[in-house]
Amino acid sequence: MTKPQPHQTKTTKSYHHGDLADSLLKAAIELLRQDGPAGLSMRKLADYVGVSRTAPYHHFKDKNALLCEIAITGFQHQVSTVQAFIQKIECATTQAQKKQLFEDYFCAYIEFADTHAETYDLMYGRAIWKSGQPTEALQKLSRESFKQWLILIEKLQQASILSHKDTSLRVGQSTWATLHGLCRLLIDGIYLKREDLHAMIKSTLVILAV
Amino acid sequence: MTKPQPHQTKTTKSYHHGDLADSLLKAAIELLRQDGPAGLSMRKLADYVGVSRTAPYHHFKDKNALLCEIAITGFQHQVSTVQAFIQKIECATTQAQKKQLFEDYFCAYIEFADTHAETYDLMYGRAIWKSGQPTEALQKLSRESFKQWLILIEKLQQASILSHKDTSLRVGQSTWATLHGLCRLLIDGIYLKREDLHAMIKSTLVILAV
DNA sequence: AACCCTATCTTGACACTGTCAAGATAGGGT
DNA sequence: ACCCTATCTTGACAGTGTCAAGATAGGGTT
Repeated sequence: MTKPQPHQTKTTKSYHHGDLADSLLKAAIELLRQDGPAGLSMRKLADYVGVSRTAPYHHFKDKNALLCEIAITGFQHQVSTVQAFIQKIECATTQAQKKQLFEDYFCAYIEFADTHAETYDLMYGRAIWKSGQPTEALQKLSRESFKQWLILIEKLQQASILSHKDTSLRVGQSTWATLHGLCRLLIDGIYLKREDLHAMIKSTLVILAV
Repeated sequence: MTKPQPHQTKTTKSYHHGDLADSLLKAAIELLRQDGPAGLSMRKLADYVGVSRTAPYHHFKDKNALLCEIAITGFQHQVSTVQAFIQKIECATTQAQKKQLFEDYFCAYIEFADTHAETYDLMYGRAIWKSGQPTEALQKLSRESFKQWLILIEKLQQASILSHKDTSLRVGQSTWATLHGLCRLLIDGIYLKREDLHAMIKSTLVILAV
């Protein structure tokens, strides 16, 4: 009780924190944003929340589990965003409107990756998918997210904004690969200067458009 | 002299190794391939080569410097590969031939990324470019590599295999972003099963082709 | 040949990291 | 009032990157 607790969510700090799991998750995202992946350690995280080193292990099996949970928040965001765009496209009447919506989503996607670079990296990077082990829940949600992307692609194919020479799966995969490639260049900081971004997006959209 | 030296390149092991720098680099690439990025530590590396923990630090300032050097070997490979393809294209007479060469390079690039996944990740990943600090030499070589890619793109634009509605820089950026995106999906192990790879490549080539 | 300079390598140490095992605490139901 | 159990803490261990200081010996100079 005498030790300083720098970042506690509850003012009535006691032996039992109350909502540690949630606090940890939020703090982890915050630390990740501030100091990058190197700045996020279990111990720093515990310290940041004002709890002992091993306390987080009662809420997250692993560091890997924690990272998966962060990735999940990202996918949740994406799922709801895509859902919203699907609805908008269904409401749109003219083809021009639909095309504009596609471009809007394209930009929104990139902006999300840019402003949540660390989370984005966890969502699609090898830290979890190759080196670590994606949680069951994460795998499920990521599949769901891609399925929704495919639904969006189908709508765009129907509106003749994307090619329907190929299955929605193929078009979805290659379209998304392009989008993802752009994001990676941006957030990994290679070959793509920020002032070129806008021109790049336009150029890429020209390639993708039917 | 009594301690076992598991992996030494020279049979006449003595206090001075002789070509430690080179041995370390090769061993690092080997360890990386075997156990992934988590399996490559300065200490394991030293152990592997049969030398004390801090010996590598006399040849590589940092772990970061070591990683940069590994990335450099990758870029050297790529530069010479692109160079070879440029020459082939200059020799090609028919457009069909040139198109085939482009597709060949496309596949070769992906295959390189696939078979040298860890190196590829160092070359373009955020481990060096965002979290770490790319060496001067690495930056130079990576720029050079991209410049050569642009030369290849120009040739392809001249042959009307790629669009010349935009500058070679733009077309080069977006084309490469697509290619890179595909590679990332593959080596990061997300959304792209190996059996889908061939179909994906074809589908992507259709998109990219004029 | 003897000598020393210097490149090369080693040992010791420190502050970190993830994570396990065992003990301390206290809120909620009996 | 009591205890059960979820929750949190302390101690410990192996592993990491990296610095400082000492040991070694190969090659050029005298």
